[in-house]
Amino acid sequence: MAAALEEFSLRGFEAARLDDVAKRAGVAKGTIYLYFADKETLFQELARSMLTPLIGNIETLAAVDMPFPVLAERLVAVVADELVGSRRKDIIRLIISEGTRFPAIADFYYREVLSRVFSALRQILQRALDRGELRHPGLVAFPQLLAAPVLVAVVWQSLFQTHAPLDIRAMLNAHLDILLDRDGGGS
Amino acid sequence: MAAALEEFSLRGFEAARLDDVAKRAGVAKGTIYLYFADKETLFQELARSMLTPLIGNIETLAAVDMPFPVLAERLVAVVADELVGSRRKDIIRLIISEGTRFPAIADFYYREVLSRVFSALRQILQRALDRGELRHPGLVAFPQLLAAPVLVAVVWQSLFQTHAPLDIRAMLNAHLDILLDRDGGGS
Amino acid sequence: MAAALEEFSLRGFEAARLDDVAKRAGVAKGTIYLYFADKETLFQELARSMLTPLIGNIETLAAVDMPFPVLAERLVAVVADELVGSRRKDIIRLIISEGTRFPAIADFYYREVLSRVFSALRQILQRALDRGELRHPGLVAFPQLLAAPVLVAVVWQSLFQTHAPLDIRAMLNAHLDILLDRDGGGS
Amino acid sequence: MAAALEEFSLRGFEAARLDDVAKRAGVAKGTIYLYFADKETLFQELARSMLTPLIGNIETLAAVDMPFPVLAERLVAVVADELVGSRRKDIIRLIISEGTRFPAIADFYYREVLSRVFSALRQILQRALDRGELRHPGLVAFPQLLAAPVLVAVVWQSLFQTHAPLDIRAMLNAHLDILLDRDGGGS
DNA sequence: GATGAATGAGGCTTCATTCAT
DNA sequence: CATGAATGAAGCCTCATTCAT
Repeated sequence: MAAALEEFSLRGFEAARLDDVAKRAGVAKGTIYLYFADKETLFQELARSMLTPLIGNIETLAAVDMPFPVLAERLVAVVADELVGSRRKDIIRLIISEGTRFPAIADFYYREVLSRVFSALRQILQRALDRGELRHPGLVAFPQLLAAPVLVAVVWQSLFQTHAPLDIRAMLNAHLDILLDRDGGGS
Repeated sequence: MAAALEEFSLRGFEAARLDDVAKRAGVAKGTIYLYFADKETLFQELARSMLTPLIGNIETLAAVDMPFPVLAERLVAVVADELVGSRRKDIIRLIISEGTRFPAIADFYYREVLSRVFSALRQILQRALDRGELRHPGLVAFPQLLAAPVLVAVVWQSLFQTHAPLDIRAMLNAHLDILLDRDGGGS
Repeated sequence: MAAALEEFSLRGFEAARLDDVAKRAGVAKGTIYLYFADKETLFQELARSMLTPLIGNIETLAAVDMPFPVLAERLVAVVADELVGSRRKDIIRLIISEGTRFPAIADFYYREVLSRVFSALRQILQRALDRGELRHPGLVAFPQLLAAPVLVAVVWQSLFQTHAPLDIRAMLNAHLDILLDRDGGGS
Repeated sequence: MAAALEEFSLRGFEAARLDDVAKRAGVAKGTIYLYFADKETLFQELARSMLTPLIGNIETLAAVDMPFPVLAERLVAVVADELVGSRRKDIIRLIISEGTRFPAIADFYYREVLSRVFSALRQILQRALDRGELRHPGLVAFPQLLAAPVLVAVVWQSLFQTHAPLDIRAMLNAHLDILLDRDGGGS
């Protein structure tokens, strides 16, 4: 029934209709209530189940020891493909949208995703700093700065891609160029 | 009636009830319809009226000629105070939330806000690059990278500030340190 | 303000909006209430005032002495021009529409219009019968039969003229041909 | 749910409240929407379902070969019983009332009812004319003249029957007397 | 007198939830 | 277990009516 994520990410929590969720899932409306107490519960379970798998991936990256530039390239690839290029970006948008109304979701997301991701990133960044692969200590204090363009990518992809196409991969690489002090091509 | 922004940012577009908006505004429900054709129009007008002044600020900053580091500091200050520190951040979140369902809103936002802001930023960045105040040409191609931490700030402030307080100002300054290749402090 | 008859005949009692009535009359909405207690009163006064002028004309018809065929031709001409071809047909339709909900209107219409019209017609028909200008005594008992095609004309003109144009005048003449036992053409 | 015809014919389309329709039908308001898209559709379906059977009757009468006087008597009987003497007369009145505001209804009525009925009548009348059972060719050109007293009957029954009882059957027979050139009584 | 902004009851419609089958 | 017809609360919106100016 998790394929009813479609409806929530397409329309948001309030606007999603359980009728459509049921139709898309190929079951009757009543069936949903055999598995979920109500619409809100369904939403929370859904968010939980979608986000849990993400976490593992990222933490394993922190564990592997490799030069930061290589690691960073991999992160860009993973993020571009598995997040911005997938339905998962919609989950992110959903959390931004509904987080204030469902604090439990924001809680869960912070606890199970963000804090772990940022902790992994911090490790990675600290190691890179120690090795002299990185010049900016500010990144360790604010790993959000490493992730910020990803958020931009997620939002842009969802809202403005048709108005003004943005080359997500190129943008993320440009970001790496800045952080790694590469000149981004030319000279 | 812009004080009905409260309801929208509190509950989202769909969940906000015009009854509550009216109550909060101290008028009758019907009165709203004397000034706005419908709920959607109210939302659009609200977004318009909240964001328009901000654009002005940013565009005038682009016009003034001053060293990039100084300008950047001012931008940080304006953004931190007038956007992240104000009700305007909720408008941003609302647009992220509802933009896919109300393309007119995403349209408007792109046309009236983003394209103008990014065009101003591009000018600023190009000038800084020409003067040698900036080392990263990638920023001109992707002014989104300059703005990305602002988006992080907006979202964080709304969703996670209570869980994990984030010093927005410090983060934005750290970002500037990176872009300007300052070392972010003492040594 | 009787020019607000437009709205009632255009949309019916319920659907007519006093806003539009006022706009069309070039006055403010509130002004209507200086002259009429409420929408219902306005409607009743309107119907009354539109129907009253009709009454006088009719009775003079019975008084004039002329051959029935001539009189009948005149009646056709008057009806076609002054009723079916004018805004008055809408009054008829309004009475049909709202008569059951406003018995006072049906009452008034029967008393002041129909009963007098039919009484005049009865006299005319009786005289024609006595003179041998007419073969059908049934018409005296049911003057409605003389008037029936007029009702058809009114309704057709309002509802179906665009689908299937009907030559009203020709139809009414064909009716006379039948009643007067003319053959409607040939010999 | 066709028993909700009561409400429409009692109050007209606009004034009828779906609440009352539901109450009278003994269902909840929402149930109506399981079967009809909206109020207008309900009205259209109602008109359709009430009138369709009547058309069949009349068309089958046209198919059967019998002397015109006999056929005409039967038509009078059918119309008096199944139309003027039934709830169907209210549907006719409703169509007259609402036809200008809902062209779809006038369309439907013309297409599915009037054009078929008049086409059948035209056949019948032509046949009668050919056989010398009828003297008036004008009726073939304007079958409306045959039907006109029915419209009078419908309207009279609805609006004036209490003021001035009209013997519908007698009137329709008097009409036949005229058309068939019978003397309608004594000698 | 005239205005028209404001009101708020009331209607149509939606949709989460229930429950008899 | 599953269904889906039925429910009815609740929301958006309209518009007759009022009343301070």
